[in-house]
Amino acid sequence: MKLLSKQFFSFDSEIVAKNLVWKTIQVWNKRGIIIETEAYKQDCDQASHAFWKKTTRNALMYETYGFVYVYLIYGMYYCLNFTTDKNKAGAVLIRWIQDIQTNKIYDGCGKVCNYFQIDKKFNGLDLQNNDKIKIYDNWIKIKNIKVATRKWISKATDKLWRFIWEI
DNA sequence: GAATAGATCCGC
DNA sequence: CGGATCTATTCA
Repeated sequence: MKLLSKQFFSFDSEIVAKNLVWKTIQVWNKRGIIIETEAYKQDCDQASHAFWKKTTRNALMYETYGFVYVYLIYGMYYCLNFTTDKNKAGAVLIRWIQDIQTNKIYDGCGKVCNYFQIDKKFNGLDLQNNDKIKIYDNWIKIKNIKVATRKWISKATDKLWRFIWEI
């Protein structure tokens, strides 16, 4: 399997989020298929961490693409993101994955991070250059990607930036 | 310094 | 539906 290129993450987060569905994610020695993603942008997206201005937390979104962005939400759950967009601050949130070995579904970014044992230490890792987490291309093309509004947010709820692989 | 909201999940 | 539980950011 081929590692996704740096360029893959250089586009608008909406594009990257859509393209990430059905890709293979490997963390430590566990492998899963990405089932659902959400895109977060800089412009016109009040739900994004990067909407207002650059801060210490969202700096990665501004400064990088193809890097891991992890943060703690509600004091108990980690959320796994990948930074995107060469020209703007952007990120893609990984919401669902399915384990390749067991076929178990982990539906929710807190559950995904719990399963993969992802914590704050993953923040800032370069997807091209680390031995903990990797995203591989998948040569099988799927057509039935469903587009929907994002979940669990209070702002910009009209944006159709959630992408789900549907059987 | 204090207050607040949050890209969540679980259990009642 | 409400609680858990913490931190980055905002407000005074």
